[in-house]
Formats: sequence, structure tokens, C-alpha cells
Amino acid sequence: MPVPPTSGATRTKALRLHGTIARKLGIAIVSGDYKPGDLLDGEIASSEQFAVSRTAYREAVRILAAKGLVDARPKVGTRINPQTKWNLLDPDVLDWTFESEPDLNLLNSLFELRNMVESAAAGLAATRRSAAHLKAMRAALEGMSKHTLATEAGRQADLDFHATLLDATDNPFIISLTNGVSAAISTTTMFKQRTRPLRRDPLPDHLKVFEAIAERDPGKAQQAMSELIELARMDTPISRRRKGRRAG
Amino acid sequence: MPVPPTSGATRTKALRLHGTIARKLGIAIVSGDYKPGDLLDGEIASSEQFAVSRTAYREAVRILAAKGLVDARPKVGTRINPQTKWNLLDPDVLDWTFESEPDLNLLNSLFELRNMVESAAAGLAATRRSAAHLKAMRAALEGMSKHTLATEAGRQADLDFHATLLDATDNPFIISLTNGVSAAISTTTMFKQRTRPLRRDPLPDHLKVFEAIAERDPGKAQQAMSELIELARMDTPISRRRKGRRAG
DNA sequence: GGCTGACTTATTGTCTGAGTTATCATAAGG
DNA sequence: CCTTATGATAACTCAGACAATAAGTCAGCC
Repeated sequence: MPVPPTSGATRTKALRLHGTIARKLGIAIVSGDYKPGDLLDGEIASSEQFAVSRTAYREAVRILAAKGLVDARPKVGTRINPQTKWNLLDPDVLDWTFESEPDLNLLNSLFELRNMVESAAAGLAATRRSAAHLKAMRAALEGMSKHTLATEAGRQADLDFHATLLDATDNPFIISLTNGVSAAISTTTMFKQRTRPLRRDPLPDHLKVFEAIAERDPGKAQQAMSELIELARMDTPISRRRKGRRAG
Repeated sequence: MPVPPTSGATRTKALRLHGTIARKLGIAIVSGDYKPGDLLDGEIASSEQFAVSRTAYREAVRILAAKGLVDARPKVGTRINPQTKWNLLDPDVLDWTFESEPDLNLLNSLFELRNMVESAAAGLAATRRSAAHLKAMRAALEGMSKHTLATEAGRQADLDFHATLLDATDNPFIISLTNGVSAAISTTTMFKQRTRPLRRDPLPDHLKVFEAIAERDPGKAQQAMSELIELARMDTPISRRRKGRRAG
């Protein structure tokens, strides 16, 4: 399979009760409403506050625990884990993180990681891509050109481009980052669009990456992708300098 | 906080019923016992097979769904997701993946990703590390030297070294990879030890990384870390060439 | 005085069985 | 041929009870 179906799947899955509660709690946690070390209310109290059964609430907590956000133990309660335990790259967690107000430093950190991973991925893709990958990427570029990032179709094409590139690395772990990366791109581009109606044309940057991969030139592909991400970061309104070091 | 406590926490948490079932099912899924697209048995049947209540089974499924392994929907059942949806970097999923027989290609893919991320991380750490980080890394190196990787204490020191390095990047997303990376290192080193009693001394490689970071030399640090990981990969018995491309 | 060990108790964990809701498949209608 | 009811099946939600775990306490002993 050259490239997965990549059907939209943006945020229209009709969450169940436990899902919505997990989401609410998750957002409250990642946004700092609860702090690491804090204890959630007991199951009976919490389930009453949310006006749901204990079952539904417990399943929500189970989800959060699976993502490393909390740790539930008898006699002690459900405690918020330190941030180091959080699966920050989990698509849901990422989504919740940028749900409310995107933290400046966090956004920069994400671009930093994307630069590390996607640049190297572009290098790998240059040597491993199949003809089908190339075709899919070309189609994605045409989609971007045709619809622009102002439309849903255009944004989807952008996501497809990056997803196909990661898929071309043939590395399952890198591919598994696709969901998270997609979430990141979605929120940041949406954030970009919200403030300014797009000042730069992102197509040339993407085209350079595509050409390098087509030519099977790893170094050039890596370089081009690094520039693409750096430009995207610059284009994001909140590209401020990193905050001072944490307490050290 | 210069470096998190990093208290062992290897595999002694006394899993509950839902945790053990999630683990069993998770291993069965990642090991290919169930294939993507397959349907699990219904809740009643499954819970009876495991000899637990539906509640416990459902919470187990909830965990797997949170990690992207399955997708449960009314009327259709609980279906195994395509591998692209799996959160392969989730510590638990990683642990389950290498529980049974480490897949050759998968192991190589993991080293590949580690090389990408940790090398770049070493570069960042070189410019951002605090004195406390340096101290912690020095202590870890002494621990490795003193106990060797043949002992639990030595392996823990190895993990501490890598964890501290990632922590020094001051990038939450990179730091959140620590858990997964630790799981990866644990399994691979254990795998190494099992077959051969350690042929190379890993200390010099680590020392070079440390020195570069101490000197605040990003390029040198990145290079040294890349060599370290590559050597570790070479030292892992199954360092075979990647398999041919997937169907495409 | 400080350590060991049984006891208390708060909290999550597990169970049962019933009723509800979403969604696919089929059939009826336009 | 496409659209719209209908029914069946699975997961979903609920309620209430009991079990298991482990932090904290306090007596007893060295």
C-alpha cells in the first residue's frame, strides 16, 4: 500500500459518554487546570459532578491512565502524573493540548521535534520512496495548489503530502507519528489562518522537498524539509523566543 | 528539576485485572495473533473466555482503544485497527511489541528512529544543558562503569544517562519520548545480554557524548550520539539488512 | 526510642443484570 | 436507481453491591 486512505477523520467521530468525559478531563489536565500531584475527586463524587454513572467515569479515567496522564490506585486515589509521564505525542493528548490556547513554548517545541523527525524522514523517503509514493505526493501538491490552505480540501492535501512522505520511510515507528503530526499541522495551520490570511505561498517549499525526493537526493530532501518547517514556524504568529530555562 | 527521579519502575506495578487483560490482548494484537480488520469476539463471549466480568473486559478494551490498537463501535463490534493507527511509541505498546520475539525489521526501525531523535537531542542538549544535568550524567556514567550492563544497577545507570540527556533538551515532546526510549533500551540490552555476554565496552561511546555536551559542542555531540546508537545497533545480534520493500 | 506487625479504613477494583443507544442491513417506497 | 423506514445486533450506560488493595495508625516488642 503506497499510501493509506487518509480519509479526513478530523473530529467527527461522535464521542460516547466516556470519551467526552475523558476529553474534558484531559483538556483540564493538559491546560494546567489540575496540576501534577493533584488528586482527582473520588469516583462517586466525580461521576455525580459529571452526572454520569460510575462505570462511564471509570472508563474515562482508564483512557487517561492509558495515555499516562493519571495514575489510579486504591486507598490513594487518582493522581495527576508529572508531565514527564504524559504521552505528549498521543494524537488525543496533542489535540487536547492545542484545544484551548496554544502555549508559545510548547508550539515551538513541537516545531523543533517536527524539524528533527520530518527532516530525517524526508532523507529516508528520498531513498526508499516508490513510484506510487511519488504519484501520491504529486497529487497532494496539485490539491494544495488547486484549493489553497484556505479550504478544507487544501488542508487535507497538505496533510496527505506529509503523511505520504512519512509512509515512504517504510519505518513503522515514523509512520505511527503521522497521526500526531497531522494533528499538529491541523491546529497550527488553522491557527495561522485565523490570524493572518496566509502571507506566504507554502507550495514552493513543498515542491523543493518533492523534487529532492523524486531525484532520490537524501541530503537535499532533508535540507528542503528543514527549511519548509522552519518557514512554517516563522509563519506561525507566536514564533517567540523560548522562555528561560526551567528551574535549574 | 534537573533530572527526574527515575526510580526503576521496570515491570513491578501489580497490574489489576483489566490491566492484565489489556496486556494479553495487546500482545496478541501486536504479535499478529489478531490481524488488522479482524473482529474481536463480543463482550459477553470475551469476558467469559477470560473468566472476568464484562466491566473488567470493557475497561481493558478501553485501554487498547486509547492506544489506537482497536476501535469499538455499536452494532459492528471491536475491530483491530490498521497498524498505521497504532501508537507504536506508547511505552506499553512498545513493551508488548518486544515482549515475545523481537521482529528484526522492527528492531532496526526503532534504532533508526532513535538515531534520528537522540542524535538531534544530543545536539540540543549540548547547548541547553545545565550544570545539574552534567552532574547527573557524570554520575550515571560512573554507575555504568562501576556496575556494568550485566547488573540491574548498571542498566539503570544507562537509562539514567539517556533520560537525563533528553531532559536537557528542555523540549517536553522529546522528554515525553523518554519512557518509550527507556523501554526500547531495556529490551534491546536485555536481548543483547541474553545472546552474548557483551563484546564491546559501551562506556567510551557514552563518554564521547558526555564530553561533547560538556564542551557545549552540538555538532560533536550529535555525531557522537549517532555513533553510539549505530554501534549499539551493530552489537544487537539481529542486525540484519532491512527486508525488501512492502508491496508497492 | 525506634522498629515490627496487626488493625483500621478510605479508595479503587470487580461483579451482576438490566435497560439504552448507535449503526449496519434489509426492505419498502419514490 | 436512489432514498427512506424498520429491525436486529452490537456496544454503551446505568444502578447497587461486594471485594481487594494499601496508606496510615497504634500497640507491642526488642
